[in-house]
Amino acid sequence: MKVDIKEVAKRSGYSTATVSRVYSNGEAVKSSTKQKILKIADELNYIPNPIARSLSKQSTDTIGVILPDLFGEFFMDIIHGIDEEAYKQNRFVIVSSSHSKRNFLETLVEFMGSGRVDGVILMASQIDEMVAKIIKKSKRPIVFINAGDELKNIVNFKINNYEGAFGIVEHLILEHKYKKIGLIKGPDDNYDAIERTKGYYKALTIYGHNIIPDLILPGNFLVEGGYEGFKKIFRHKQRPDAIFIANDMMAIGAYQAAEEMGVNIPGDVAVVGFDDIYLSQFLIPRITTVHVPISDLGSRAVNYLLKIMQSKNNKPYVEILPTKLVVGESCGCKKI
Amino acid sequence: MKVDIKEVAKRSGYSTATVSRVYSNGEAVKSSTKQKILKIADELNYIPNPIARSLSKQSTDTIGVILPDLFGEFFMDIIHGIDEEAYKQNRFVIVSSSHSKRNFLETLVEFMGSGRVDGVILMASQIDEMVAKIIKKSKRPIVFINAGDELKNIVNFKINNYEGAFGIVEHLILEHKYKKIGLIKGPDDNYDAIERTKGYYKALTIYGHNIIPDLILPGNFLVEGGYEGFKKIFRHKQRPDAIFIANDMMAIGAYQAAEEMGVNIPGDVAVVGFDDIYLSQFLIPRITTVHVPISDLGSRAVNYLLKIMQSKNNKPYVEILPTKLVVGESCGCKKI
DNA sequence: CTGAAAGCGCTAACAT
DNA sequence: ATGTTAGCGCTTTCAG
Repeated sequence: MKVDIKEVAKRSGYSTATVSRVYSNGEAVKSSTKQKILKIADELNYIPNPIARSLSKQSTDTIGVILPDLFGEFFMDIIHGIDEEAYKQNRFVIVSSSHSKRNFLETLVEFMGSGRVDGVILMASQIDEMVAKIIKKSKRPIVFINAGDELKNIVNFKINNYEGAFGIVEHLILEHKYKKIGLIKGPDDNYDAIERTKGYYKALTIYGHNIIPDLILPGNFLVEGGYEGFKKIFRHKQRPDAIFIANDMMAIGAYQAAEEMGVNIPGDVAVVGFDDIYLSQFLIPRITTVHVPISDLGSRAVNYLLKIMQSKNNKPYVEILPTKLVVGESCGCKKI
Repeated sequence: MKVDIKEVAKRSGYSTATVSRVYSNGEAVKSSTKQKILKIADELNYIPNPIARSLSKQSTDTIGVILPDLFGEFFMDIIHGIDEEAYKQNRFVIVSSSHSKRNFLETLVEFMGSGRVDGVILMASQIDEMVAKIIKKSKRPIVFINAGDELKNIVNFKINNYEGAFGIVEHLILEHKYKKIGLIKGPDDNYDAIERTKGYYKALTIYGHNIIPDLILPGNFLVEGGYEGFKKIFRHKQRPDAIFIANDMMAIGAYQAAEEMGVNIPGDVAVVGFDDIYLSQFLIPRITTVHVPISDLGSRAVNYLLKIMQSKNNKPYVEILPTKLVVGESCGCKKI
């Protein structure tokens, strides 16, 4: 049996307007009538239809989230942060991972151009003009996560990869006096990776170290990349006394390679990573790495998005969340 | 500027009905008029409003997914499977993790009782009568993931934990002739855990092994649980020659404990796990475990849900996905 | 504090 | 093949 607002109105003897007011927030309804209506509604098992409400109010209480292909604990953390904050603020979350470029754009258009969501959170590996155009046309607010500098005048929440990388390399230099510090990089087209590389260069430069090209190897952020990078870096006459590996996933590969090669960490070579992923705590020796507040990234993005929606503020805004050095023993520090 | 179906109709010289038909699937529209309308629509940047469409069609092209507190790679995989299948079938996915019991029920009511989604996928640690009642009242189809046997006559997709556990313990018995096989269990109120324990008992029983209570320890599916369980199991005079650890997470803890205690795996004691989580491949020695098709669980659930929605079929259905033994060296098998 | 009625933007009979 | 029109279920002026 269909039970809509009319039914409740009829049975309670009030108008639909009054029933509606009962379910809207601070509307003026006499407390006694409110009770009556609520009672009837409960008996009838009435729940306001959110779609009808959305159509009428022109807002859906829903935010759209677009992520790169959903995988790994990074995305888990992001979703976790987003979901948590959205729940606190009584919003629903539609997630979509971009399985392909085409799908990505379609989804973006759908979210930005239609009434399905009130706002969107977008994390994409690369933002091109196509995206820029879509966004320009749209009336929905959007906040980016970890976007690079391609787009100007956007709202963007990101991680301070640069500082994090600088800090951990600085640690190797200042605390341990390592002279020959190698680097296994991330993908060349990855914004995070690029920033981390910059931080590495900066630290070496500032402290007067030479850049030794033989000690700088390409990588891919995957376990295998770290494995191969680690093996390769020892093939040169120049041997590193420490290696900054651009993420923990690759560091795991490096640990494996070290084990196979009989290389002791940190005895023969110090190793540090980046990300402080969950697995990292199980590496022996405990890896020195950079903690990245991923979950925060999600929750703050949601929080800010909702703020924009309320205030209709449209100003560009960038927030760069700080990272934190996590000291283990892989860098040569002693266990305490 | 607001651009709705009326606007497109007016500018193209056709009625809203015809414009609507252009956007509905196989409706009869002359190809030439379709082109004209599409052209105008494109110029105007028109996108049909999905909310209005939903209200009119009484369906949203969206499915709701409720998961236990979002965490760990298990949930990542589930979401991945769900998202992928939903995308293929042109559906949107609203996710909600149940941060609390109250939130869980609220969300369930919202999804089941209102028009926000067309169907729901539910995974919950425990299904009580409250849940049963909500579901009974609702008209939306629902499919469960990994539900226990509390509810009868539901659609349920689950993992064959029982067989998986039986198989891996059988492997220890048949291939390795271990006599004293210990168990570190999962939480007592966890359905998966219970099934795995059953499989363990069954294997011992069938092959005429004695159940040795000292070798059966409680656990919690967390790293720490495995760590402590492993240490504890060696405190008894009865020493196991093999241990079945009810999930890989705990196995990681056990590896750590073994390292600290100077216990060699599998030399001093064989160890096997369950789940085949991503991390497992990095354990040395490679752990023997049971692969669980989690992502499939998600995609099949979605697929079946959509099937139900189309056919309006309402029959109970249970699908139990098989697991697969993954042989490493931790059980005593040789590397090949 | 409550009611009447005009939408919100689209779909789906029913006509033509 | 296309147009007319009555909803879909709720919100929100505008009156009273």
